[in-house]
Formats: sequence, C-alpha cells, structure tokens
Amino acid sequence: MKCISESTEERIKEAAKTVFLEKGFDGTTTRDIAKVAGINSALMNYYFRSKEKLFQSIFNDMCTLMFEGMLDLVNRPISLRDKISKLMDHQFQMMMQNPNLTIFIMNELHRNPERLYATVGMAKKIPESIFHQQIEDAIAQGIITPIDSHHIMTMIIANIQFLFVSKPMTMLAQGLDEAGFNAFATRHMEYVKDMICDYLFKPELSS
Amino acid sequence: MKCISESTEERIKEAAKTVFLEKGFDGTTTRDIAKVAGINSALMNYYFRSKEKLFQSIFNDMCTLMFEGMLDLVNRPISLRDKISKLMDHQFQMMMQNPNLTIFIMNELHRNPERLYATVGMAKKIPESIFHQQIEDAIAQGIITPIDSHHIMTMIIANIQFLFVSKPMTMLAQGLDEAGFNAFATRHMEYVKDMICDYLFKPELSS
DNA sequence: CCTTTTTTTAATCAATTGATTAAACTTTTT
DNA sequence: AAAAAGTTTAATCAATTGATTAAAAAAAGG
Repeated sequence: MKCISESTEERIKEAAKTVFLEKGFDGTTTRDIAKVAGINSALMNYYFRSKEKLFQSIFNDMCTLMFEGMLDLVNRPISLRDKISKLMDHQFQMMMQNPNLTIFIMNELHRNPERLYATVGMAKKIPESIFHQQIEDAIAQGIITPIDSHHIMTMIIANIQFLFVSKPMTMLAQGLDEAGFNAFATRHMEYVKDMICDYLFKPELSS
Repeated sequence: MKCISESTEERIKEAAKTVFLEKGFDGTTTRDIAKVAGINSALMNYYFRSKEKLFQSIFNDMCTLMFEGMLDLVNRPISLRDKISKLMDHQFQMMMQNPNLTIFIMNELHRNPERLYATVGMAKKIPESIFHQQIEDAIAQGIITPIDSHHIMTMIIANIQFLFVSKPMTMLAQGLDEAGFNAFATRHMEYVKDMICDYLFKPELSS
C-alpha cells in the first residue's frame, strides 16, 4: 500500500530514523540524514525546524513502537499465564525486527533524561495496567509467588531486551554471524520463558 | 593512598573517564575533558596523541573493569552453586559502583564494533573457562537442567546489567529517586538470584 | 649558573557543524 | 495564462570541532 514515491517529509523521517538509530543523536549530522534521504540539506530545516525537533519526532515514534504493543497487551482481558507468554513473544518479535531499538532509547535517555521526559510518558502507564491487578489477585489466591508486578515486568524485559542490547558483544564473544545470533536468541528465549514461568507459577502454589 | 596532586596524565585519564562515560565518544569534546581536568586543551594531544587514542585507553580500562573480576571468578575452584552466587554478587556490586558502565560499553560497541574488536578480547575468554566445564559436568551428573553455559551466563548478566542500563527509564516510570532505585535494584537482585538458581538446580534433579 | 630537556600555554588552523538566506523551480489557484 | 503559494536548491553564515604550532615556563642535568 506504500506509494512508490513517498512524500519528502516521510523520506526525511525514514532517513532520520535509520541514521539516528545507528549513530545516535550526537553521532548524526544533518548532512548524513539529507544524504540518506537524497534531498538538499536545507529541506530538513524546512520541514522540521531543527535537528533537535526532528530527533524528538523520531524518538517519540520509537517510544511508541516500543510501548504501544506492550501497553495494549497488559490491558487485554486474558489469563495471566497467557498474558505473560504473549508479552514475551511480542517483545521478542519486536526486537528481532528492530534489534537496536532498546540501545537507542536507553542511551538517549541516559544522555538526556530531562529533555526526553515528556516522550516516555507511556512507560508510566504500564504499571497502572490491568496486569498489575491480575498479579495482585493471583498472589492473593496463592497462584503465583508473591512479588510486585514491577519486578515481574523487569524480569521479562531484561531477559529479552538485553539479548539485543548486547548483540554486538555476543557476536564478538561467541564468534557468531547474523544467523548464528538469531539462532542463539531464539533458543535463549525458550529457556527464559521456562525460567520465568517456572519461577512465578510454582507447582506447589497452584493447587 | 592517592597523592593529593596526581600526575597530569592521570588527571586527564580521570577526566576523560568521567566525561566519556557520561556523554559517550561522539558527545564528548576534547575541550570538555580539558575543562574537567583543569588543564590546557593542547595537553590532551601532548600525552595522548588524539581523542581517539585517549578513548581507546579509557574503553580498554572499562572493559577490564567489567571483565577481570568475572574472569577471575569463573576460573576459581569453587562449587558451581557458590560460583553462580558469587558471580551475581560481584556483578551487582560492580554495577552499583559504576551504574553506567554497561550502557557505555554496549553503546560504543554498537556504534563501532570493528574499531573496538581488539579491546573486548577478554569477553572471549569467559566461555573457555572452568565454569563451562563445571556446567557440562553438572549436566552429565544430572545436577542441573541441561543448558549451554552461554545461556546461563547471558541470564546472569542480563538480569543484573539491564537493571542499570534501564536505570533512567525505571526511575522515570516508577518516579524513583537515587535511593529509591537502589532499594528497587537490591530487592530485584534477590528475586533474580532465586529465579536463576531455582531454574538451574531443580529439586527433582538433585537427587 | 647555564644548558638541555620536559611540560604547559595561548594562538591559530582547516574542517565540519547546524542553520539561514535568497533565488529558482513547481504546483495550485484564480 | 498570470499570480500566488508551496517546494527545492546552491551558497553561505557563525560557531564549534580536533589538532598543530611556536613560544613560554618549569624541571632536570651538568
């Protein structure tokens, strides 16, 4: 459905996304973006007022990409076990398609937490979700190990996303190519799913 | 034991470490470093030939800081259970003292994997350690769940280090200050230790 | 005390940076 | 088709960048 020749604004945003994700804000020049987009470098300032504004737009998009699917999932009316499984699958799929999404967001946030404060507002909504209540209910019913939902969320995110944050390191240390890494990541996911589910849904508690 | 007035070279390296860890290679100017070190900006080129050379030196130091303790531990002749516990404790302590060590290394490696290839050679030595053999033995004896040591190492590292990679995000999302984050991290560590040990050392296998 | 070497400084270089301008080109409107 | 509005371009700006220079200052050697 995508037009063959997209609008100039779209081309700039696409190029900016590519370059910002690869080189970060500091490592990116406006001329880089213009070159990748195949446009005159002044056009960047015509459509977006500055490099900063363009970046904010891209960063916002990336945060949405990161959180909207998760936010949808945590509020879906499905069983806890199913939800946790789907959360992990969704995140893994998202990271396979955007391997450097996490390192980009984490790094820019680290460099400038206050500047990007408004943009990551979405992240705040996850703790307030139905998921949180489901956890508390399950604990009250003795179905899962007593643990705050923040910690569960952190376990899920850490085990999946760190795989991709450390992708270059893993490839170097294990001498893997792209396909080798993907195989390793896919296998690791199975272990992690087992580990987290085993920990939460202990058999002696589920009776 | 530190001298009151250290050598100029030391002051430059200390300043460079501070600034590079906070702003990254691209975000750091040589004048930044000179300012923090309290020296003339030409002195940086006098002691280290270039910004690149100075960075390589710092990056190498940070990799050593990251891996040398772990490398020592994985080769120590202690029981597997004890080793895994000590590995986690050591990493947690290290990250508490250098919260942005991981995001720094991972980010610079992501931006320039080939340039820093030589520096991260240490990471390769971990898979070849006594730890690896211990895991295989334990699996053969049916003491732990059958799983490659790479995956175990990844689980340990991911669950601890991602905590600090995502520190700004966590603080924003949960509205924590420094002390609040440290409390959260300390609590999280206990859960993670339980989870990983429970997963590996399954009761039904230890008989 | 003078010479030699090492360390430090201020001044400056060429290159690159984000951004602006004014003019040229396109498209839309009338 | 003429006018107006919107889009794109080349040329250029001031500021900042990593790096070099030559001279000054300090330390070391005789």
